[in-house]
Amino acid sequence: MTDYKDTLNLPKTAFPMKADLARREPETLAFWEELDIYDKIREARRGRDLYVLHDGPPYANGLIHMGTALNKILKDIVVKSKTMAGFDAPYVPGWDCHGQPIEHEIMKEIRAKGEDVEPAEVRARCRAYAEKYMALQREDFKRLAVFGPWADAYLTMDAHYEATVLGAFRQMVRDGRVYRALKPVHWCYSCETALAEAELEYKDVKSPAVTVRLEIVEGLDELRAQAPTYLVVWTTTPWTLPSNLAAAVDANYDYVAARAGDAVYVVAEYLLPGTMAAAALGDYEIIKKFKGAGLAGVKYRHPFVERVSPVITTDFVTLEQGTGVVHVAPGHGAEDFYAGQQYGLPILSPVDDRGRFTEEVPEYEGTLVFDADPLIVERLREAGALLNYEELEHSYPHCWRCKSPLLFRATKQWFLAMDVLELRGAALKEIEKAEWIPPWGQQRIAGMVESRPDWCISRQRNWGVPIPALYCARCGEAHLGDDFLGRVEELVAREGIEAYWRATAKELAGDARCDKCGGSSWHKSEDVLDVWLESGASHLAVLNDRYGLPWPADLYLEGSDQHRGWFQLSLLVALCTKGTAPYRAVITHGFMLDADGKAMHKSAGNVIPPQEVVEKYGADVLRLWVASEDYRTDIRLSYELLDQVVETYRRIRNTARFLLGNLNDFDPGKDALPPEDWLELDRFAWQRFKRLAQRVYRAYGRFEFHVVYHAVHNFCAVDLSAFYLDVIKDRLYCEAPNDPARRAAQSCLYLLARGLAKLLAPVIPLTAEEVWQHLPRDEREAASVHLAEWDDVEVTAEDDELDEKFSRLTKGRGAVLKALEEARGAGSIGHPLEAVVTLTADGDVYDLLAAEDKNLPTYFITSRVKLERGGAGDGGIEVTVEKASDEKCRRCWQRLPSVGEDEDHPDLCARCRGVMLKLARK
RNA sequence: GGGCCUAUAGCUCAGAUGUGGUUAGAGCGCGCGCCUGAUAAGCGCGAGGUCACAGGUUCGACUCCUGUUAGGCCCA
Repeated sequence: MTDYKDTLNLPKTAFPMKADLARREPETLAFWEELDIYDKIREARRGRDLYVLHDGPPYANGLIHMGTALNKILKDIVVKSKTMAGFDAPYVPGWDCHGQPIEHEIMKEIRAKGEDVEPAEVRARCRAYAEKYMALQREDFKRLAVFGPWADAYLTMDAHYEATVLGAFRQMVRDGRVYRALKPVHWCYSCETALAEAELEYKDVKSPAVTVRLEIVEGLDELRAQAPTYLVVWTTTPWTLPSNLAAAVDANYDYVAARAGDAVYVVAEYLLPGTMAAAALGDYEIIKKFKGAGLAGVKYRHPFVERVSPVITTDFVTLEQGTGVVHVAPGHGAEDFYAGQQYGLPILSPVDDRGRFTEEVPEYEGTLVFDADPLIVERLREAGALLNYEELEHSYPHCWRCKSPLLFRATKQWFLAMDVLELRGAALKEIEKAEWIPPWGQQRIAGMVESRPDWCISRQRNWGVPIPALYCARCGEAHLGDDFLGRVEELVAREGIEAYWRATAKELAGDARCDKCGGSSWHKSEDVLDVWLESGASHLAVLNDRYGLPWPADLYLEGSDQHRGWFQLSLLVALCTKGTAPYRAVITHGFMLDADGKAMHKSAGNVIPPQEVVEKYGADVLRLWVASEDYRTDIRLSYELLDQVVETYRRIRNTARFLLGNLNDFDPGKDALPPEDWLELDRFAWQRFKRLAQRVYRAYGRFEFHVVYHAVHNFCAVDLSAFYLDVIKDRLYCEAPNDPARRAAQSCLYLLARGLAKLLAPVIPLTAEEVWQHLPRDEREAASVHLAEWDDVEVTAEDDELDEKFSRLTKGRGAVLKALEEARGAGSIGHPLEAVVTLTADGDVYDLLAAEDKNLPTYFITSRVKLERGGAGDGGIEVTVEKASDEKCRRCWQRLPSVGEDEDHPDLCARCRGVMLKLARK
């Protein structure tokens, strides 16, 4: 028996089935490096419509984590897909370099070594630290196949960047938006600095909760005539009691006066039972009820400080806890502060930078406020003011770096006013104009902007852009003259921020005079700007001529936590400098969760490092995973999930490999046939692809990458692998190489391979490139898939007819496959080519099948299909399967009557005999 | 504690564009089988869902309302 395998056109390709991405990907990366891919793309797209995604700078400390990778990959998918769509989509990556976390690390090292280091040296070390991690992160990003001008990335510690920030500050000052004021801010006594909202961490801790009585000395005369009358307040921060300057009630709540023993207590009615029980005051009797408004103006005596303070009404009293009467210390709480302002209370904040009481509270001077808690509790007890003491577990703010509990403390800080020049209103308007994806982001950020306080932009740190200010040596007045600010800006533009620190106040001041006292001797400000003001100015520093980018950006894309952070602060900086938002659209993505839907935290030990995934699975698998998830909600990652993505990857890769394998002897320049010369089946497959392409273009346009993932995967698995590719194997393998029908199929395969590579390029750029490079060379094609563009596709009426027709045939095919499976189960056949299928149908169904009569064996991959007219009932098909009686063609394995007709080739069918003759003539 | 968001088969997603109505779909995975001319591949068949839970509105809800639970982000 002859073996005809060598006479077949079996697939052959150098494109490996085994991805081995960890090893292969670096080769592709090197190819791009060699090609200067980013610059080449810029050249290729020069003059096209711009699409600018502005990169939010990740912080340059530590290696990237999965969240960073997710964000960067999403950005890169956007940029690559816009590029494929024909836009000029430049992308300039950057890093956030200044700030507390880095300084904290450096200070830790310095302390550990017991070194004594000058501030300038600290900053130099911070700079080196940022430099180091920037470089490490850059390598990781490049490894993820993210395209960008990596050598020219922007750093917030570049001199030109620092100067831009100062320019923005100067503009804000010029417009009168910046002021200096005493304000309670979150203060870390350990780091000795004010903290931004974003730098707080809430943790559950146990605090002393005290219920305190305050004797009323004015008002409520009729009650006081009966017995000593007390307000009852409750607090979890006893150390703020020395600063108590008022007690607050809600004007609309119901309050009662209850007599217990020889005293009367005033609390909210709703909270009376709990309060009395906690205080263990025994039986009591309500002797009066009144609204909170009735308490306004009442005065009480401080339990251990010589002071009489008023009761005020506010809107922040709650009935959820406590007594309904709130202890107010304007120097130690935001709400207290605003209430104090309203009532003209002074701001008492007798605590120093290190969290110790000052001489304003002689009793506890030098004591850390938290250490003073028990002392004050004891003091209350002695004064007979303590009604109850207990430990309460509640959530309390802590410093994100050193984990110390924070305190509210009034200090002089610089602020950006939200309501000068209607900054808040303008922000809200711009928020409405921008597109938010997902849409709820809009109301989220709007809600935050509506209620946010003025922006505290000063920090008592070292590693950052200095707040250029002069303080009069004589009277302390701050000087922010425009000349002075301009001088600093220029200086920093030339030499970086070190120049500011190096210069003396005198050098910087020029001939400035104090506005208040006329003095000319100055101290230099040592505060730095909040880093959010730096990153918030990135659009100014990057979207300009220096980088060849227009302002504003088309898109910002960050995690949803940035509604409060970068999106908001970039907007404020933009409004103060440009008058409009720095972005047209904003996309947010969710957070990384583990397999159980829990947040990924280093501390929880459920972190999967991207470096490990890249090493184990490859960057394309990681990217494919990113694309597989609907990032608008939080997304999960686990190794099981990655394994699943690996399966999808393999399916896509193997589909591509099959296409390439069958294009082995195909030269598109010479062999390609136009679709008119294809078989209907080929045209059907091609119009399926066109539909896919349309769907995918739309999905990319809407940034719905998971739709791309599912659509492409589905197409590869269902349309191609399970149907088209399976069905045309006979044609590809068994016909003569040059047979027009075979060339037709190859023409289609070529377009499919090429088209798929382009559709997938944004998601799996490395694999797409590999496919591209293995395609039969067509000199007209781009050197890299990433230089290519998506083709316009049009679905015609004819395509619709084809789709309709084949969808009906596919239904019939399903019935046949099921029947074949049953036959196989019964053991009567193995391979479907062993079967002869008989179809019984009538009506439309019969007509359809009859019209396709000669193609049915191909579509079903059976040797023969017999068609009979008959009632199968309700328009269905009846299928019977029997074993083919004809001989098997040794070449194409079909069982056909023509096998054995020719004595020279008794084991071949007529078709294969013909092919063999052609081959022999060659 | 407040604001916003999420909750459809083991997994990832669909479920007519904010306007409810036949047996809720796909792929993967899984089970069983076929093939050995895509072979660390390919093909087929099959089993999996009380649409988080509990109420409500309605003739009828995965789809509307309320609450609960779990989880996330932001804030306090």
